[in-house]
Amino acid sequence: MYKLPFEFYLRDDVVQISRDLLGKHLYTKTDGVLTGGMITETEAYRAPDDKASHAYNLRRTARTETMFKTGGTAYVYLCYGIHSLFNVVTNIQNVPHAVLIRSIEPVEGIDIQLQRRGLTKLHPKMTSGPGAMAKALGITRQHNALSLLSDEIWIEDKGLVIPDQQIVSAPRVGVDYAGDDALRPWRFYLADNKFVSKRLKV
DNA sequence: TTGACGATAGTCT
DNA sequence: GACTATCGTCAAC
Repeated sequence: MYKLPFEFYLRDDVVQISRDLLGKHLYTKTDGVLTGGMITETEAYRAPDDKASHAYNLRRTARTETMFKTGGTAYVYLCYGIHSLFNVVTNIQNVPHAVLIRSIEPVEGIDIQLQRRGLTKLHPKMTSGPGAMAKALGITRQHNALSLLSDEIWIEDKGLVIPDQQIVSAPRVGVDYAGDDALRPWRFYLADNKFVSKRLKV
């Protein structure tokens, strides 16, 4: 329908793409079941000069290989041995930029998402945080390296415009090991949305 | 082959 | 707000 075209992902400013993804809608369709929601929180990872990125200094391994693919590819990897985290690969082939999708506001197939999370009542924690979000949408490492213009996982533009003043930028989560790069304000979230994992302390 | 280490979540207080 | 379960990845042995 209104899937974001490859050109959206091929741009070279991953931080800008990270902002632009707020308010877009992420969908998955597994076993014919459609689930999705509006993206409310993202983080940009910009190798090779970003120590927080798996592909820092162009490190290529079986895992990071996906990030070297062309923009518009899904990068899914496992964290803490338990959680699947979903990223959007951006830029052209061999430039390993990616945007981590941290939270969504559920819209489509909410009952299915509750079921996958083992919850009975809708609560912001259902889809807030990258591991929780991926679980609610049924994203697993089987989605790794799939095209974001496929029929299993994709992102749509619903024409929603997010004013600048609603976007909060902050340092990324859990990247203290990255030295100076940990301070880069490359996390973005919607100021007035409940479906955000961590807010800036006021 | 092995061991150290997380881009976390859920549970309990 | 604090505590910990838990396992794939990667680099070194």
